[in-house]
Amino acid sequence: MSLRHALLALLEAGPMTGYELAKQFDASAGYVWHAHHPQIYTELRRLEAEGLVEAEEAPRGAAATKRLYVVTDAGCDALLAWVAESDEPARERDPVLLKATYLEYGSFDVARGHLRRHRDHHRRMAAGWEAHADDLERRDTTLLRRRLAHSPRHAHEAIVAYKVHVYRGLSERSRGEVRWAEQGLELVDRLEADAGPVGDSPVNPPTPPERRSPAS
Amino acid sequence: MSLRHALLALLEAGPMTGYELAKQFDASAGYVWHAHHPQIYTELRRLEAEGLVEAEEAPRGAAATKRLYVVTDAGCDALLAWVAESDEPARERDPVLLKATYLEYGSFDVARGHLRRHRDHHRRMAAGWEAHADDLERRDTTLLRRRLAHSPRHAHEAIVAYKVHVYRGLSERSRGEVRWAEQGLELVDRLEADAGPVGDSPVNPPTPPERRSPAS
DNA sequence: TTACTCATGTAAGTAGTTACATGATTCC
DNA sequence: GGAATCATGTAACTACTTACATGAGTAA
Repeated sequence: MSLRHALLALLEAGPMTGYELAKQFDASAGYVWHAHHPQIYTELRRLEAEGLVEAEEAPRGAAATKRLYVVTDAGCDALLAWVAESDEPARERDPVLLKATYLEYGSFDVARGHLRRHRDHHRRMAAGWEAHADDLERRDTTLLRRRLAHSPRHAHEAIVAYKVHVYRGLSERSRGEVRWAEQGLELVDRLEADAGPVGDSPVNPPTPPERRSPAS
Repeated sequence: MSLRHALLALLEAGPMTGYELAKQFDASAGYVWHAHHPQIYTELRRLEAEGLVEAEEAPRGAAATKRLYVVTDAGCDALLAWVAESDEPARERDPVLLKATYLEYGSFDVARGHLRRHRDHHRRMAAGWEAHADDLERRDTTLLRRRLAHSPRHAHEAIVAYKVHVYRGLSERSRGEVRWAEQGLELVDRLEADAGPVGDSPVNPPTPPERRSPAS
C-alpha cells in the first residue's frame, strides 16, 4: 500500500489535481514510485472517502472544472504513522535477473542484446537520477520549493538531504547495473571465444525430459 | 508474466511437484523470483491447461498421491521464445526509497532505525547470494547438477557462468545497499549534530495546508 | 501422540494494467 | 481548424496476497 502514501506525501507539498500527481509519477527522473492514471484517480477517491484528503472543485477555463486535492489532518497522521512503522524487506522479484539466469537458452547474440539494452537503459537512468539529485541540492524543483516554503527553516537541511540521498542512491544503483551488464558482455565474449564458431544458434536449447540423451 | 517462465525454467531441470517448486522460490538464497504457493498451484494448472506442462500422478506413501509436473515441447518452445524476446525496462517502484525520501516526517532515531534494518538485511542477503554463487561455481547444487546431467558438455560452462553472474550481481547489489544505508546513517548523525538536542521528536511533521504558517 | 514436513488446494480480497471513452482548453 | 495538452473517469482483466482448509507421512 505504498501508493496512498506516495500520494499523501506529494499532496503534503501542496494541493494538486489527479492529473498533476500522475505527471509526477510519470517523470522518470522525478519520482521513485510509478502508477498509471486510472489507479491514481481510484485511489484518490478512496482516500477522500476515508477522510485522508479533501477535494476542492476548482474552475478550469470557462465551463470545465477540476478537483484539487488537499491533505487533511487525518492524512498527515497517516503519513506520520507510515514513516514511524517499519516494514519487512521485500522478496526478490526481478524479471531481468530471472531471464539472465537462463541466457543459455538463447544464442550469444541474444544474450548480448539483453545486456546491451540493460546497460544503455541504466546509463540513461543514472544520468537522469544524478541530474535530479543536482536539482534537489540546488533546491531547484517546484515541488521542493513548495515544500520548503511551508516548513520551519531548521528542517530545510534534512528535507533536502534525505531526498538527495535517495536520488544519489538510485544513480549509484544504476551505475552498478551498468557495471554488471558490462561484466556480462565480457563474459559472453569469453564464452563465445571458448565455444568457437557457432553462428546464431541457442547455446543450450531447453528440452523436455523424454527427448533427453545422457550428457554428451 | 515472469512466474510461468520461472516455473517452466525450473521444470526444465527435471520434473517436480508444486510443493518443491514453492520451496525453491522460498529459499531466499536460492531463487530470484518469489511466489506464494497458492499462486504456484494455480499457475501450474493453467500451464497444464495450455499444454506447456504435463502432470504425472505419482504415489506418495500408501494412500496419498502427488502431481509431478513435466515440461512439454510447447513449454520448451515458450522458454525459447521468452529468452529471445526483449522486454522494456520496469518503472521504479521501491517502498524503501519512497519512505527514505520522506524521513524528515520522523525523528532522527526513526530514520536510523530504517537505515540500520536496511543495512543489516542486505548484509545478510549479500552473504547469502555470495554463498549461493560459490555453490554454483563448484557446481554443488542439486538443481544445477540435474541441469548439467542432461545438457551437452560444450554448454556446461555457459550454463554455470550465467547463473554465477546473476548471483554475484545480486550480491554486489546488496553490498551497494549496505553502502547506501551506511552513508544514510552518517548523514543522520551530521543532521542531528547540526540540529542540536531535539530529543525523539519528528524533524518536520507533515501539516495540512490550512494550518500552515509562512516559513519561520 | 504429538509435532513437523509433505502435499494440494479454494476463496476472498488488494494492487496494478490495459483498453475504452469523453470532452474542454490552449496554442499554432 | 487541428493538434497537443489538460482533465477525469469506467470496465475488464491479470497478478499477487492472505486466510482458511484438509489430510497423509514420518520420526521422536
